[in-house]
Amino acid sequence: MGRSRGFDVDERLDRALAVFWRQGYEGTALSDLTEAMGVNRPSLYATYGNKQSLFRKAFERYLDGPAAHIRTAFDQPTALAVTETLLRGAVDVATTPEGPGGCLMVQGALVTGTQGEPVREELAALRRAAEAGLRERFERARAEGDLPASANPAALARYVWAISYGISVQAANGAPRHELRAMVDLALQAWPPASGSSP
Amino acid sequence: MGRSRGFDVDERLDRALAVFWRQGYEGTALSDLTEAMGVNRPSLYATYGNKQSLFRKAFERYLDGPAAHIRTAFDQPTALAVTETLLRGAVDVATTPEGPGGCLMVQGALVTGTQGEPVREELAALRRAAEAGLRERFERARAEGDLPASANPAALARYVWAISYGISVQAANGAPRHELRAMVDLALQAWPPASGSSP
DNA sequence: CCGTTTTTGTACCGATCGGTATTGATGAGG
DNA sequence: CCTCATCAATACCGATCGGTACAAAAACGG
Repeated sequence: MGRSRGFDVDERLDRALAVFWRQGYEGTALSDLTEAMGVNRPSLYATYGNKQSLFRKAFERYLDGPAAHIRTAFDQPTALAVTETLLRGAVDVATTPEGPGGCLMVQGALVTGTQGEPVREELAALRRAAEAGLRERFERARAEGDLPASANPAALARYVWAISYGISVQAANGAPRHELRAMVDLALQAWPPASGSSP
Repeated sequence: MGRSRGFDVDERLDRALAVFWRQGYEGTALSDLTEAMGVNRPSLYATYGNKQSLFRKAFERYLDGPAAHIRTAFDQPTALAVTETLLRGAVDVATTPEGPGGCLMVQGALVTGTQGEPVREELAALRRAAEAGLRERFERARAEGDLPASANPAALARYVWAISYGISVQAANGAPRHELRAMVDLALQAWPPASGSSP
């Protein structure tokens, strides 16, 4: 009972996501959010909690929407398919016309002052978890014979994520989609990079 | 004539660099700088100019010191040596014990609000210029027969920088030096990735 | 030793930061 | 139609932001 909300929670959350995506957590002011969302400050707090809480909700929505490839990649049948999904998905999300260029998991809070520190640490932990997940996936692939026994799953996972992060930074530089696609093709052509012996 | 300065300009600039490196441009407050540098605010302004100007000076010092490999890499005799210098140098600077993990060219201002926008654009332009420089270096290498005629210098340059950026992000995640070295070895083992035909 | 120039320290500037108290408008349930 | 819970809007909170005015202190040239 009582008065009903005058806006759609998820739709306005998408607008908040767009602002965080473009400006990062620390670079986004409350006034930026209220203006972009069309939601007054007290309504924003009542609906989404404080700035940190709002960011978390927007980030969840990011993982469920634009960056869904991150979660689905691990289910691909082969290590190559996993890698392809991850890298091609990274290019698509980092160069999507709706987005500002780049990936929120990287740009959201790569470095911060004291105020944004919890968010920075949260995102860093998420990236570490994603790297660990990929390493485990590659370990499984090696056990299944999908990757050669000489493969180094940990190094391979770091390698794939490094390229993914690099795509995000380059998209922030304004790199066009087709050039990043060509770069990914290049990286995939040498798959899997042998890793038994070191030079 | 007149009273002489009570501190060493370059030494205090190094301390400013450390703060910008750890917290980024926008995440760094004037009070953080004055505290870390041991220089009062008016002296800071008289010596280095405003916050933007101080960042620029600190960044110059970064390029001349910790990140000197970026400038020297291009002078290496072969494309492989250029790439090795770039990537191994990136690992070293991103995991240097004095630094906070990562590269200032990436972390300094990857995304910003309106206040940090000029610095963000400046760093982005610098990264674009560095990518263009590497592409030209690879074009020369191809002309000299150092790279196969089928090589794609532009994609190759993006690829190398992507890994370099990825190193920076992973160092910010806390990745240890030896693991990043193993990852670079992995990437270099497939050098040069063939790029004539696309799948 | 003195006068001048520069540096230093304190104290302050308006603007903006994230966050909230309060009041008036609104609409669902009875 | 009335009641009451909920939402919306203005206005405000202390703290901090980047940047500066001003006066005391210090060290150079003479």
